[in-house]
Amino acid sequence: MAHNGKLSWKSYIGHVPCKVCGDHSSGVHYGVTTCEGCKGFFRRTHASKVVYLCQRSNTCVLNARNRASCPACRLQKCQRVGMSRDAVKFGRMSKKEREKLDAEVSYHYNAALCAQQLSVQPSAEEGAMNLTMPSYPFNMVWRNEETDVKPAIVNQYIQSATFQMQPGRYFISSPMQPHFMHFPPSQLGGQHWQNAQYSQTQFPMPEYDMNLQQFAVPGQSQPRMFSETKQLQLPTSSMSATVDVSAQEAQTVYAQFATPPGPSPLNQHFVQHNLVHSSTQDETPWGKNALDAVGPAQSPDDFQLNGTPFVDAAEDWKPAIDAY
Amino acid sequence: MAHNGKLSWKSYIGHVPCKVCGDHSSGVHYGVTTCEGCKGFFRRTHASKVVYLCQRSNTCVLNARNRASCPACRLQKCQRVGMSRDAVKFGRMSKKEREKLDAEVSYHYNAALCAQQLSVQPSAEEGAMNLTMPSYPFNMVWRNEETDVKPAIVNQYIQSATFQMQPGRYFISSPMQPHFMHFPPSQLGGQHWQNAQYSQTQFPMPEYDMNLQQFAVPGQSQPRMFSETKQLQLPTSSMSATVDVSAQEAQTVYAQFATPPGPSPLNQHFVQHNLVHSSTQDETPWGKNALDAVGPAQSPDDFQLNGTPFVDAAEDWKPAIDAY
DNA sequence: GAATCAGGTCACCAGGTCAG
DNA sequence: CTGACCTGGTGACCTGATTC
Ligand SMILES: [Zn+2]
Ligand SMILES: [Zn+2]
Ligand SMILES: [Zn+2]
Ligand SMILES: [Zn+2]
Repeated sequence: MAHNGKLSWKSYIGHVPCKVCGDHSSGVHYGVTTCEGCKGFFRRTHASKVVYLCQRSNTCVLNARNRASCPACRLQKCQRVGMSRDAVKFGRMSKKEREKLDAEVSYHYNAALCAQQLSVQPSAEEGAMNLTMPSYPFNMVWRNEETDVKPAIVNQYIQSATFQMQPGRYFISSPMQPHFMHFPPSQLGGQHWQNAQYSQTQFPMPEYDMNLQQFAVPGQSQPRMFSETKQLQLPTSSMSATVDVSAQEAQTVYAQFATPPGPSPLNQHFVQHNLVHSSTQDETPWGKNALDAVGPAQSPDDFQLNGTPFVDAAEDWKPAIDAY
Repeated sequence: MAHNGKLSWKSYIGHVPCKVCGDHSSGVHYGVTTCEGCKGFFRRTHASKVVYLCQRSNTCVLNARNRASCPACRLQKCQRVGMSRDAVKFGRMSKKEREKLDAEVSYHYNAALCAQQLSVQPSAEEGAMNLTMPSYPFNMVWRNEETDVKPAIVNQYIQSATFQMQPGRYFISSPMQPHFMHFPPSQLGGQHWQNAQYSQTQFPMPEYDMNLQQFAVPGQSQPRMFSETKQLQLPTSSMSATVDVSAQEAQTVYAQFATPPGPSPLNQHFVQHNLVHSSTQDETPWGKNALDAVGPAQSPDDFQLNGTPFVDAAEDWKPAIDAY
């Protein structure tokens, strides 16, 4: 249960949830990625052959908070996920294993970043809500490998989340965004810059039309609000996170969605196909460098790196494979 | 414990098991073929003169999984197989040593390839299983590198698998047959073609006679059948893999076994020592090219490659090392 | 120069500890 | 009983020395 709230790429395996209770894991224990608690529990129950009995019907659903309340179901889960004395593995991971783990960590890391953004948290003020936005400006630098023209710098407003409405239900859902993105050159077109324009505009909140049985922007016949962002063809994964919000929150959420995006840690990530810029940071706590942040770029020349104009130099790019 | 799943001739000595624990070895350490783990263990125990005590009675049977659980028996085994500070040998192997190692590697490599074949995998369809059969006609082409005579082509029908049923249990077991075989050139004689004659007949599975050190058909006093191939280092029948199947799967399995051996992916594999024919496929799904398949060859001229007569051309052969 | 291995390194984890 | 933290063993990988 001990984790410092801060998401760091460095703390690494902790991003992968415990296969037993879902808490942050601390490594592979008895063959399974588990937390310290479940590891210790499994060891103890094997040392002393106590028999636990479930007060209910062996169907308790475990999580990090209630895991200690039903040892019977906890042990059952431990065995079910494959924990075993015979499955222990010592020593350093092989490079292959490491790669595989990296992929898993990357996935959960991105998912966590995403979930973190999607959260609706009460603020210090009574009754108010702090809404964290899953939509952010994403500054990306790339070089067209095929034409070998000089690099273009693009500020993409990635509408990574969708704010959705159903009669009686409002929710945000977001495809999980990769931490680094690798685009094949073929997907790099000249249209992306155009999309940044859209983020500057504010749309009125659509309302549900009982007659038309659909959401529509008042005064407009076409509910075209998010149609532009669909053309971005971002390499999103099929996984997505969803958070329901109340009708009241929806107003606030919508307002933020309709506002031009602010600074984001992802501004610090410069990725091109298979190459990662040397300035890319390992650690990406949300909100870092908030004061240094620049607004959405208006033109390629606006792009800045740590307050100074970005200069593209070949030696700053290294293979993405070694970047992690 | 680190090995990359894929079997490769390149990884070479890794195919030979550690003499202490049976894990993949990494070379000759302190005079004995051992894995990295046992090598490090031996070094450490000699550096610090700790005394280990077995919890049982110094009779633990070691394997790659449990080797770390009883240092006492591990050290005992290390000494028993001859590991010693005095036995260290530096530098490159002599040609003689190399040859001997090649033979050993060849044996274990073939055994591993064989084990890999025997698998029952669920298919995309619900409840369906893809059965990979270890019983197959085996077409082999080689060139005698020493005499440089024209290649002989052999079709060996190896009945390598048995489908077995017991009350409440159905399973396939198979002596490990080589998928590819790597023969040291010195072991390629002029007699092999003779074996093709046998393939026309249904014969009982030959077994490796540990005393005679050769393959023999049970019930025959003269182990003449495979006398020529004796030196081929076929894996012994003592090594076998078993896969349990459900009662339902058993029907499918039986149907396949009861059918005369049809085409096989192995028809597509032409292997000679250290050379692989360019037509050799990396992927060999069972049943592929079923329509193109030819029966067992009656003569070298019968041999066909994808429906057309096989023409041996030097440029079609490439080093096996890069082929996998 | 290539092959080969002893020794060192340090990422990893089982087991123990002890405050909560 | 729990689980955050510590400790010592483990083994994948690297480096420098040795031999063909
Ligand atoms: Zn847990
Ligand atoms: Zn329970
Ligand atoms: Zn070993
Ligand atoms: Zn023992």
